[in-house]
Amino acid sequence: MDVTPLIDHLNSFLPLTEEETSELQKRVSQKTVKRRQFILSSGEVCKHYNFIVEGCFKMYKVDDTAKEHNLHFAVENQWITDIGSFHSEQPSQLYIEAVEPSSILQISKSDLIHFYEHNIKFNRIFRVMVEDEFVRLQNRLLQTISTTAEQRYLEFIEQYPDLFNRISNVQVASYLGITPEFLSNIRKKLSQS
Amino acid sequence: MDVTPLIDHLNSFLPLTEEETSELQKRVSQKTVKRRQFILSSGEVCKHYNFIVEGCFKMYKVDDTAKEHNLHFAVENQWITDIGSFHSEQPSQLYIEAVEPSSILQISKSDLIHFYEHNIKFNRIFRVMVEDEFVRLQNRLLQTISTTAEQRYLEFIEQYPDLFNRISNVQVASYLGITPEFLSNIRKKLSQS
DNA sequence: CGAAAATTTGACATGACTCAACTGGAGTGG
DNA sequence: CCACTCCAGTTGAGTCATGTCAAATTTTCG
Repeated sequence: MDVTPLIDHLNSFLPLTEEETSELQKRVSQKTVKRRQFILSSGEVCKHYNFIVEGCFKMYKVDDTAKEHNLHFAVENQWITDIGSFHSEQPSQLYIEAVEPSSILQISKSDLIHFYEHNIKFNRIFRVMVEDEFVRLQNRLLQTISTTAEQRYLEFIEQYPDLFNRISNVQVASYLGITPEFLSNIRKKLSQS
Repeated sequence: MDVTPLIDHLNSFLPLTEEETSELQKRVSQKTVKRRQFILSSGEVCKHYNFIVEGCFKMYKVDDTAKEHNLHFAVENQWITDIGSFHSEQPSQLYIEAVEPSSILQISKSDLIHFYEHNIKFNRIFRVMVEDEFVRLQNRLLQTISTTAEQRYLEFIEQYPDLFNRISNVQVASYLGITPEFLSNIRKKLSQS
């Protein structure tokens, strides 16, 4: 098992000592995930913080008319977790599904708590990580309540050009909060002008 | 200056010792804010974490057509801060304005860093606080991309009955991402059924 | 009281959804 | 290698959700 990508990622927040690194190595487990496989299903408690080594995931809710609503995409060197369910230990209402064949590193809650209690760095790293995600989410919400679908699409392409090539337009539409048909309209209109 | 409300609030996350309490007392400053007064304006760097002792604030963006878009309301015993600007020390694009005559307690960045570095509890408390806010924001985004304005209005009333009585419908509309006129339509329709 | 802001109303315009049909790859099994 | 299926993507017609603008009315607060 190679935890290098995770170590590198954490080092980018705060440098870790060798001891911390080896401690981490002991408490992380590796998992290979096939395309379309779930690492969290609605109704389950989210038991892990998931760090993506390779691949791509989506996190979404399914509403009562069976439509998917995408909250988040994540690729290599990012985390994907239902933080609410993870901390409250209540059933999640979300799914986390692999969009591509993937490889992840998982940390369980008890192990994360171990790090929180024995090492000030981890509190700090995870606080900063959540703050960064919070800011991103806040900007997206602001955009969602203040702009039109076309603008949101354009900004999405600009902000995540990599993602844009890896996921279907159905997924993008769901992320933007519109129907695939309407996204198709927008794309047509944009290609004509 | 009475910091009791803040102490109580922090104690609800993790109990503080007397020493921590008195340390906090030294590093917090009190401020009285009039209705319509700003504690943050677009273009400024957000220099404080603001804890509300009394009153109510809104945080919003003004777009290029001069319309306000409300990101957040906060009342007694809650925090209101542009976390992004606070940590990056970049100019904020947001305003934080008192909706009522208010009283707040402020912690500057250097003081917060002092707590982070000298006391593991504060990292922990602020990590948990941001996580909670993150979950709230995530649910709101999910709701925004998956439901109609009428549903969002009904859920808003249900979730924040207190707030609902303290702020104008113009503000609520801006929070829900719709125009005041359309909110007026919704309210009329609901009162008829 | 008086000014400013909030709320309501209605006519009209545009954004966005629904449904159904069609097109065109990307696998898959024979 | 072909025929087949299965999705993703597109198209268009009709409908509903929401926005714009302007004006009248009511409320709020200094």
